[in-house]
Amino acid sequence: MTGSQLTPRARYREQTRAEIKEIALRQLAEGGTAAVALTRIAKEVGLSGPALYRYFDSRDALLTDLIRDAYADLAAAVGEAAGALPPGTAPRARLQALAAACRDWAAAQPHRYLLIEGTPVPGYSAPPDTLESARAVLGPFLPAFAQGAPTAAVRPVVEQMTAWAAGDEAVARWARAHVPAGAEGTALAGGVLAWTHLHGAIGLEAAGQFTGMGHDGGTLLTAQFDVLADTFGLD
Amino acid sequence: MTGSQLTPRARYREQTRAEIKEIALRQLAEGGTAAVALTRIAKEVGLSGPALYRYFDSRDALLTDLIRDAYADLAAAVGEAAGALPPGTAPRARLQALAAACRDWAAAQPHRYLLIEGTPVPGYSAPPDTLESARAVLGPFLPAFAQGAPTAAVRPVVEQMTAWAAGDEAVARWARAHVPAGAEGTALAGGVLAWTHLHGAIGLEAAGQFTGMGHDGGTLLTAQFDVLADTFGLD
DNA sequence: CGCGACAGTTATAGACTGTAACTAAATCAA
DNA sequence: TTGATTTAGTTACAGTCTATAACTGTCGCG
Repeated sequence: MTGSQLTPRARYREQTRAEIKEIALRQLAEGGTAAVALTRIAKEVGLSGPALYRYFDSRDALLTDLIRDAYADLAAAVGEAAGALPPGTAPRARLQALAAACRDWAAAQPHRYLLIEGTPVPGYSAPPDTLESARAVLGPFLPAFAQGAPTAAVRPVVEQMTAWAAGDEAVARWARAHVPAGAEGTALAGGVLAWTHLHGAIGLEAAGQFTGMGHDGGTLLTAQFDVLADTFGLD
Repeated sequence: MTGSQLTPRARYREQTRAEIKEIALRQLAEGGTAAVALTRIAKEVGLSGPALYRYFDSRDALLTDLIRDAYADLAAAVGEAAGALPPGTAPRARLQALAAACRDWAAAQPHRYLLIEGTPVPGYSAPPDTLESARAVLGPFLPAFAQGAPTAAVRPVVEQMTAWAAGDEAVARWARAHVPAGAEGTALAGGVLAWTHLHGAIGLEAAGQFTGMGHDGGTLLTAQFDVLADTFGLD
């Protein structure tokens, strides 16, 4: 576990940080981002107001940490789902499994999902490791598209993605970590489409916009990824 | 215009309300929802703090009003786009035109779009006229799907939607206002899928998650709706 | 013309973020 | 072991914000 072989002080510090985050998550679940208040957290921890600033620079820093955690957690869930697949799993089944993993994660803790996809302030900070986490989430989807033969409808996207990979070395490297050379454009296009589908279906569901409608998010997401698999000609 | 034949007092009142909302929108655009502060609005209008409560019951009421406006505005944009289509427009072209109208609207004022799709608090209020507005936005999409022959991938969704329409009279009426009887399930399925696609593509773009990627949202959305049209076998 | 509704005011309470200045305790080096 | 230093924690305070209360003019209708 984390925290072993640390100086006792550091260990205690980490423990307190964890406790703070735990309470913050509860407040988040109860009342959304706006309900996360340092003063109330402090009271609950048994500390007095300003003491929390020893553990987090600001309220924003705390929220950023929660976002980071959530992203990493989601990425882990997807990675785990990918790892659990038998070696020869067909691309379509792979997509469905990964998509379901995303949805399950989000459905189990909507507030954390909303935190991830949540509206940044117009002057967006965009922490750079978020980008990395997004890639970690999306990466396992890429191999499923490697052998794809996209229909005409999505070909413009494939072209733009090919150009993107050609121009951005980091992206190209990332893509090539998941698919053989030459398939970058297709894989990235699949990835972006998968991302958009996930965001659309899961986001609406997490925000509760589907309540009262006669369907569950699972059916919708499955259908979307089935269509996506069809579009890329996957088995 | 609104405000004619009102008592002068009511007219003045409406004017002040409009001015307040205008400033609120500017604050929203500059710093997100969190930046909308009644006190600062009051200062800018030339009023003193509590006076604003004569015009809006609370900060939340103001934001709700902004949401309502934005929704209505978007619905109007879509409706206008639908009205501008030549009578015999093919379903696919209709979908593309309406989707583009949505995207254009959102791209021109991302903060307002984010306000609409924005994270509600976990104890969601869900103002009932929002539902109506959502239907107004989505309604014009429905006729395009009326003659669709969906592929196997989305058939589960069609079935759930058919069942929904069968169980919910209001929904059935709404659907039948746009498509002939018997096509409700298909149309509703198309509508939900369109909604999800719009939310996915536009939402990510409005939140700035596509910045730095080598594609523009338009290409992506067009591709998605082309695929959707393919899926429903539309011309 | 007079009275009631309404716009607006100041004062105030309460929640929250964040800083400053200070105290006590734990850690570490010599 | 001791003494300096870092670190956890404190209280006090400034500032912003929402919201209510109590009060004062003023508009406009009957």
